[in-house]
Amino acid sequence: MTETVPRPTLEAVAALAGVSRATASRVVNGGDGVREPLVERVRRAVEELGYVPNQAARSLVTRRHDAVAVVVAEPETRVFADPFFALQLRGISKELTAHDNQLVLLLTEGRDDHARVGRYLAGGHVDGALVFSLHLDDPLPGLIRRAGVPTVFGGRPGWNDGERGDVVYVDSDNRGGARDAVRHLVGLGRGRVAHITGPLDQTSAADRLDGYRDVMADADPRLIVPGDFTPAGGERAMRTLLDHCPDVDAVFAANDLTAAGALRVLREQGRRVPDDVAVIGFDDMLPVAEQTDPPLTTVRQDIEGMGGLMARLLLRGHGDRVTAQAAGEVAGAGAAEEAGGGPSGVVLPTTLVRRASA
Amino acid sequence: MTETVPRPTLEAVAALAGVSRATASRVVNGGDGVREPLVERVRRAVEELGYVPNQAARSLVTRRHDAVAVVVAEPETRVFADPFFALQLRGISKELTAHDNQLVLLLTEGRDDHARVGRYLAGGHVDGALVFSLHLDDPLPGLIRRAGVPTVFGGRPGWNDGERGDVVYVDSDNRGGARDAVRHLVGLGRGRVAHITGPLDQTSAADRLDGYRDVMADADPRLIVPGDFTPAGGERAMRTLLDHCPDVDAVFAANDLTAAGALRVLREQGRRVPDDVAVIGFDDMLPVAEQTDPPLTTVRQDIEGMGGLMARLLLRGHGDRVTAQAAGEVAGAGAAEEAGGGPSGVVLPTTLVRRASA
DNA sequence: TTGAAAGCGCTAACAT
DNA sequence: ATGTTAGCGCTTTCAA
Repeated sequence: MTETVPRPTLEAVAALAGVSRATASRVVNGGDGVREPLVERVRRAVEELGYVPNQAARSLVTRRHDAVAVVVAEPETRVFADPFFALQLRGISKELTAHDNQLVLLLTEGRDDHARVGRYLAGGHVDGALVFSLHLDDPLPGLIRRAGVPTVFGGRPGWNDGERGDVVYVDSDNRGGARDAVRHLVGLGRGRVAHITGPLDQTSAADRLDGYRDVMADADPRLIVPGDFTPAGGERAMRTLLDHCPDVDAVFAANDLTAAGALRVLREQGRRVPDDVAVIGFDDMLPVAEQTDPPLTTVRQDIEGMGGLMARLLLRGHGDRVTAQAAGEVAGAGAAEEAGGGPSGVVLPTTLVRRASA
Repeated sequence: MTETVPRPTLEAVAALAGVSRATASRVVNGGDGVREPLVERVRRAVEELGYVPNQAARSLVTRRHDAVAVVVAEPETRVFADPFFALQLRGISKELTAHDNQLVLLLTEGRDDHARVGRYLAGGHVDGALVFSLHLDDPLPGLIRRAGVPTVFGGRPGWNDGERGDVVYVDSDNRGGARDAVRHLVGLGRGRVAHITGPLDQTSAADRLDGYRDVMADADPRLIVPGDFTPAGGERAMRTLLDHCPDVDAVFAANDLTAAGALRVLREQGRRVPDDVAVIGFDDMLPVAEQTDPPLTTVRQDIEGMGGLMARLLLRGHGDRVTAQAAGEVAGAGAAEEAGGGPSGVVLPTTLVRRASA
């Protein structure tokens, strides 16, 4: 990996253009306060030599890196099962690219890796971090806080508010979306609306359950069955449901994958969808929701948009800590900002997408 | 993103330990040639101050970055549809982490981005690159070659050999795997074995088709139907197949997703699997292959292993260009090395996994 | 074995 | 508006 041909330095550019290194630097960094003829000459020299600034040298003096870490905890879980993560990554990448920032990906597998990530973030290699997939007891937030790196979390963090409140996150309106879904089911005249939950140690799953409860305040507890965001979990849950409550006439599944599993069992058991049982999912994961039989009515969230927003929030916090106020400003219309103490975040709206299953 | 507390420098460590900066540096970098008592003192000082080396300063002098770029072209395509990409990424990440390298992710969306990637790679920000998802006419290889960055490609590149042969890639034995699958079908006594292809501008799809042809040299051409690696494509193809060749009794699908689509149509049309029609997929994408009805017999490839191998190949090329020879050595048992001119690569073996569909 | 000193390539005061 | 100069924090000769 040796550099075969030594790359040209600013010095070389300056020499060729017949100016000082300082002037050459100014031109390379935008050219403010340099007169046109010189700018032109430097530009030409840059072109001719194929000059590319040495980022290491630049960082050494500016103490900036134009790089952001994306930390994904426990990729074994959900991350690799559905395209969720990939879509967020795409949103992030687009935004970072637009601002000339690099994306440093940090995947962690269990506890040991957390220390490594902490060290890396503390090492001042990046200007900020985007952090995903935190569970309730995750030690990462603490490490990150100590590292002193500006951070935006993906999804509402689940830890206690004891951690003090200057935590910024971006999330979908899981609770509101769930409410919409369940209301739709009720509006269809369904009286026995069940819910297959996600893993409740993730806030997204917990929030969706809360949304269900908002509408079905006094539902039969047997109508709430645990799932795990996978099709297999959805199948299991649906079997349990059919067993305990054969009169169920609607199911709100915590995500599309779960709904897909439930649909399979319903068909297998000869229940017609939506005639006998109406089904709604969550996510609007296209490859899933459009492929099911029948196509899935579901709650859409703008996953790619979430990623982009996270990046924007982080970048705009430049030179400062990322604050909830800034978050609100950047998020713009459609997003709701949480009030009061505790973690503060930007919550993106969801929309119900009607297909054939409900 | 201001540095609130100035991080301790090597200077500070040296001072606290009562040694010169040079000695402190030696200890931090392994401690060779420094006597034990001093090593100990420096270590303690590092600990006490929470010293972390400034990577920018280090890179400036060493001209190394301990960072590798992962370039993924056209994420809109396959990349986000199945967990393939995520698994490779995981394999890469593990390997890089084990060697204290960082992973810089470069996602591209179309032509404009290629220039950006080229510039980045040419900028000497990373020690090497891992490149994925190249299509036949991709301009990226040229840019990369010019950038002079050591590179390993994921999957056999499809461009002409005119580009000269010192290209290293890692791939699965797509052709051999396909042969195994089709032979298995034939061994089951099936005489009308069809193939639903992938997008043939990707070498993986082309190679699988070649493997099919190796066994079914004089098959009815109508038994070969184009697909696109998606379930929808698989459905379409299966319908066409049933239309044109109602007597088909086996299908080798180019990947599991395609097979899943085909299975759906078969069930819908009342054909029993595997009794009437046997089906084999490719990939052994667990969440897909185990969830289908019936569970899918398929060709397994070690996706995560491919990623890891790519990273190992690149890292071991350290200080030198990555060569096919090195590739062979690193790959070890089970891998076949391509001989002769043209792109040279390491080909990982596949295995047939029998489930219920064939 | 250890230390002194010379840069790596760049930006940012400060002078002019 | 442009040039001069002093580092940024580190590794690496070279001397001792």
